[in-house]
Amino acid sequence: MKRLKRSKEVGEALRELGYRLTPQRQLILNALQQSDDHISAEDIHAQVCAKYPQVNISTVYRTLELLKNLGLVTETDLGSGRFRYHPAAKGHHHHLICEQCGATIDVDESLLLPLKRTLLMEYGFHANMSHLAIFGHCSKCRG
Amino acid sequence: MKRLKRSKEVGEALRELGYRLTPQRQLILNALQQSDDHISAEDIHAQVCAKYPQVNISTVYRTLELLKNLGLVTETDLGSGRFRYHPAAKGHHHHLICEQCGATIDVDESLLLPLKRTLLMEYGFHANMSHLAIFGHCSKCRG
DNA sequence: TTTACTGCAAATCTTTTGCATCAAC
DNA sequence: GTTGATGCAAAAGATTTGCAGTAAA
Repeated sequence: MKRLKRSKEVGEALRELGYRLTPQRQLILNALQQSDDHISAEDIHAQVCAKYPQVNISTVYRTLELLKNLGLVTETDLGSGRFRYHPAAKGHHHHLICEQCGATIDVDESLLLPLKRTLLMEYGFHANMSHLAIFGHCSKCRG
Repeated sequence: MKRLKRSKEVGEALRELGYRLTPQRQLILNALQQSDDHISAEDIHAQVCAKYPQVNISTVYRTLELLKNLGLVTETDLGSGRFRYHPAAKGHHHHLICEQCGATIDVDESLLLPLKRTLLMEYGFHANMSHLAIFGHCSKCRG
């Protein structure tokens, strides 16, 4: 298990890559780091605005795209019609999303390893299953 | 294996449910039925317009929502930024989508049964995995 | 005749982009 | 001082909605 990078360290990494470490970026990194869940661009923007109200949402989008391209965050579509983001350093897992109550249950990556292996052997397909979203009904709603 | 319903029969079903069977709806049902692949609202609109040019895309969207709510079509997000539709009667299968060349490979539902069983046993979660989309790299692109 | 359905246009909602200014290095 | 990053406003693209007119039953 890789040690979690704190946003300060991610910031240093950015600078070493030749990017500038602006206060906006630091706040965005903090918001990403502090969220337990996956958060949307709007969530991040709201959190950042609490301390620094003039930050524009397009800055959030631009920073997220940069971090995504550098492999520092993952982008997932959990079916809400908007993307959600998650620091890559926090590791991979998948989501069971209840279509009735909206609950999301995290499941470990290992659960999908057998499927991954089958796809590779039978189809030669290398599945990139970070943050797969599986819809259905949770135990409570099935009653 | 359930017999495929022809669009005429789906139309009858609609009428029996108290909905009106308009020419627009018949054309939309035809387009859905004749497509081998999953098609987008825009694809359907283009096809419908070939015979009946004044049909508006909002009618396509409204019809698709009706059919979706009645369980007659399934809606899937194959990662293109737009939804794709498929007649429910044509059966379930899943998609491997190559992130490099964009190829989509259909895989049978049975491949996911072990996973489905695991999710049910370990999490009490009843996965509704019609048209799951799995991203990755196909054998050609892995070269 | 009734009222569900349609076309049109305008509104949504999320994300992207052009551009002049600003600030990190 | 450079030039990459920002804020603003406006554009983009897919989908939705209000409304008055139309046509399926």
